Amino acid sequence: MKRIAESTVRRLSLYLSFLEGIDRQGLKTISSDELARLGGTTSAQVRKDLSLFGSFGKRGLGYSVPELSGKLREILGLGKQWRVCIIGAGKIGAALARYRGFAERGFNVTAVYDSDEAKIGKRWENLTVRPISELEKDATKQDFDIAVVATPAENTPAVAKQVVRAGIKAILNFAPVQLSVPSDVTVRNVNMAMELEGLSFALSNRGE
Amino acid sequence: MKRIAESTVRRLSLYLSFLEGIDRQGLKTISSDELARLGGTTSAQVRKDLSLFGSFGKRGLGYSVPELSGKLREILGLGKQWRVCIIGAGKIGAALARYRGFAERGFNVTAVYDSDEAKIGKRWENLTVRPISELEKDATKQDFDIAVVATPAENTPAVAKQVVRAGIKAILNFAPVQLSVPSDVTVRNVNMAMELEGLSFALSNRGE
DNA sequence: ATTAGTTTGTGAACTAATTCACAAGCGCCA
DNA sequence: TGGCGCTTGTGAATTAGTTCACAAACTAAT
Repeated sequence: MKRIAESTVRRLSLYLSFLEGIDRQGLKTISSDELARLGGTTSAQVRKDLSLFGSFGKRGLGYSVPELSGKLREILGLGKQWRVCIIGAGKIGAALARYRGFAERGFNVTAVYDSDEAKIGKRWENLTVRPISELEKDATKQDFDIAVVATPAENTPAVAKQVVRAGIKAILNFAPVQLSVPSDVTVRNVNMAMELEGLSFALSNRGE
Repeated sequence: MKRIAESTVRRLSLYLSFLEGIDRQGLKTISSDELARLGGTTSAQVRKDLSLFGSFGKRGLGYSVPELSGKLREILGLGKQWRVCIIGAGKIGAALARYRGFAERGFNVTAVYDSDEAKIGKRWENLTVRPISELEKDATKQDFDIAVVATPAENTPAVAKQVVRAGIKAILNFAPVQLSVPSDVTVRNVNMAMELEGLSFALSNRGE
């Protein structure tokens, strides 16, 4: 399969969320044009995105909502349950552990790690915070798919190394650091400061 | 000034965070090559990004760390204090109100709104949750720069309308909905589901 | 002063992503 | 069955973004 751009994957994800809404409204079909309007893009973009994976529509009619949802879920790998561990039991880690949206989409948080003695052993929801030194050993049994990294910037490169050694192939990184990992490990960065600064930039450079 | 791509702004923001780290280490200069390595990009990219705003380096030497930090802060509009309101007093809103990173960068949360009677009047940190119906009136006095929207998807389009009517020109949107706003309003979307699905996609399509 | 060693700034070349534009397919109706 | 209106799927054209590659500028050393 040819390489798929990250922007394409983001849009597919967006289309899926729209389709779920449309489905709840009971509508049976939708055109690329309507999807585009919802997603703030063009109908050609929608069709191009989908055409990378097959042809799911009917000319003159559009796309069947349940069928396309199913295809997108399949493409995005949402059929299965993913095992997620959270690393870093600070503010962000805590918020994420409580976040219901994870489980709803098949992302099950099955462990939390930290290096801080004071936090280790504490109970969080139905999990106990474990020492990060145990990650590699635990991983052989638990077989984590995804590590959510929410550690202080300075510790994060070391944490990333441990995650990689534990054989985890996907990282959602909340630390404001660029992780260097082998090419078979996928990293997504979430960085609030960057988003805010984007807005700040836009506000400052209005109309120039 | 010519249009600056969002990807460029993200990188500038990243460079700034690296420069701050470098500065704490006491280093005085840095080359585009080192900055590139930290940011997982190329030196040509770094230089091109900066060259959009001026020429800040010295050939043969690199960039002065404090000088470049200052320039980037200026470019990103971080010189001033921004007034931020949070709309939606749910889980995400609560986490954001507690988040220290906002104030550290000059983003001051000065009000919280919700439409739910049960939440209105509750105290949050040093703020009281106010009815969203008051947003437009309040805005004339408080002059918000940025609205952080963390409301349920179905209410969000209506909320966005109110934000626009209140004259706010920048929105950080946590709802999984594409906001339609006038072109002078800037929107940034943060969507955890999308990030997770990106990882899920990557894991599912390994080596094809 | 000259040379060697760096590193910037930037056109030009290239690569990637988006949009255009239209033939082909489908449903509906007469 | 044939024609009309609509919508997909996709090459081609366009636009945006990245990388190359090199002259110019600077430091340090001799």
